[in-house]
Amino acid sequence: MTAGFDIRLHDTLAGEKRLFEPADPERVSMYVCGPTVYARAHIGNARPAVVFDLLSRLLRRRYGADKVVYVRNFTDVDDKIIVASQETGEPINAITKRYEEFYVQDMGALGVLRPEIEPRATGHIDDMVRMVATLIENGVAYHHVESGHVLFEVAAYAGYGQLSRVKQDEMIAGARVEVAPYKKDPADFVLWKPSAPDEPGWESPWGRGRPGWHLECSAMIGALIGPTVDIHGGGHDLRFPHHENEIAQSACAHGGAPLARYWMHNGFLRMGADKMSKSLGNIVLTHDLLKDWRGEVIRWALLSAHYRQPLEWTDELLEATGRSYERIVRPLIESADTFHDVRPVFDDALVAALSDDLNTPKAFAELFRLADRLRDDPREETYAALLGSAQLLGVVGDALPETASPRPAVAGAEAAKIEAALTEWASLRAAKDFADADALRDAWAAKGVLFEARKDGPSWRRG
RNA sequence: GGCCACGUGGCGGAGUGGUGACGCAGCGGACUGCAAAUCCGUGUACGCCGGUUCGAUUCCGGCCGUGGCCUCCA
Repeated sequence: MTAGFDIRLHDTLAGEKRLFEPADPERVSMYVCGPTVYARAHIGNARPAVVFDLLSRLLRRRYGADKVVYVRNFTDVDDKIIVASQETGEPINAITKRYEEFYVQDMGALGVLRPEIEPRATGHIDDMVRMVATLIENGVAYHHVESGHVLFEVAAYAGYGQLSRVKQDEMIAGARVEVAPYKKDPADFVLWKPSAPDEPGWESPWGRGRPGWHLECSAMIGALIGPTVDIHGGGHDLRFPHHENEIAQSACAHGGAPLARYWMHNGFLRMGADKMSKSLGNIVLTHDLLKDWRGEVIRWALLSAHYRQPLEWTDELLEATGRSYERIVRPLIESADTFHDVRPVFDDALVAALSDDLNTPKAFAELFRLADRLRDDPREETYAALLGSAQLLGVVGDALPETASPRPAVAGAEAAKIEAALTEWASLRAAKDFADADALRDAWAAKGVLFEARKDGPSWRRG
């Protein structure tokens, strides 16, 4: 398929699916709220990373790889980080640097490509200070001198509440927030807060302090993309108050220009009946999952439900996805010799499914359809479509894996032991010593290594 | 309490005004020393109650249920 196909996206602000039209097809922009770097990413954190990675791939396909600017930030100034530093005694920049690297590593294992720009909040303090000054000038923010806070005055922005569909009076009535004494109104939120001497801080017209969380994204979008970004994404929980506040700040700082043309929010992962949370102790780290499953399998599992739907995260899901992975990757590997010079192509039906608000379940169905077609009629064009589709979805990297196993490759030493046992198993079977052969097979099966007598010789896999 | 989303077969999960994808599991068969893998075949579903319609799972209304947000949170 050549460029020119339509992409439709569900816009949270409009509350409906809309035809995607970037302001400038030569520079298509997307901003996604990234991680606060003080802990390793759990699997719930990985969902938006994977979902918007897929969208960025689709956008590059549609508008050209060099026409897309995808920005995903690192929040490296935050009270949670300060607390972590105080508890461990480790310097803040050491903490943020380490978890930033972990994040890139973990997400990379899930096939998440690096965005074009990955700004750090601390790299844009000047932009934030300027934005606060502008907001004060424009009469929508105020400096509470005694406390050193600068606050955004929600009542000054008539459009407040559009994204979350909350009327201001109702919001205040339902709020369970204790009202800080420096606020004119309970709904007002912090743009700039004072820092104690032992806290990170920057000089500003309002004294030494640091930015409020909501301000960071607005300032970075303004500095790196401009007043209006085409797509702004993030988790559904960010819709209020984070994104609502971003909208208000940016509009008021940019003469009313809307912050984003399209708002996208991914649904949550659930652990059984519960949400994943530290207090429940049911956090599943991406890093730990990667010990048992290939990143591609985890990615596939995350994409197995539509991105706006809640997704229940279970072992069964991973096991089922592992089998699906084998079904697609095995034929690719087995036909690789036959079609060794084939260049991957994009499959129309698959691209159409993804273009319809990232309908990944439908896209995976198409993947199976292609695999079946390849089996029934092994043609080069089908192979190319299957390979290209798997790559677009990110369940296969640029290079095919060694085996179709959904488990990670084992280390050299263990692999050598397994190979030796496998050879012995094959000779026992050849000698029709089935009792010993079965005993050997069972022994390895107990360790999670399954021996198989395939037509092309004995092989093994993790199970 | 307010707002939002959602209720499809054993499970996951698309889709549609009129013969209900796809995957996993199950079952039967082929293959196999036995398995595994693979292949062939196979079934029960649209929360409840009304309305619109020749006809609704699909549109409208109500109800029930579930989840999320309203507070740091992907």
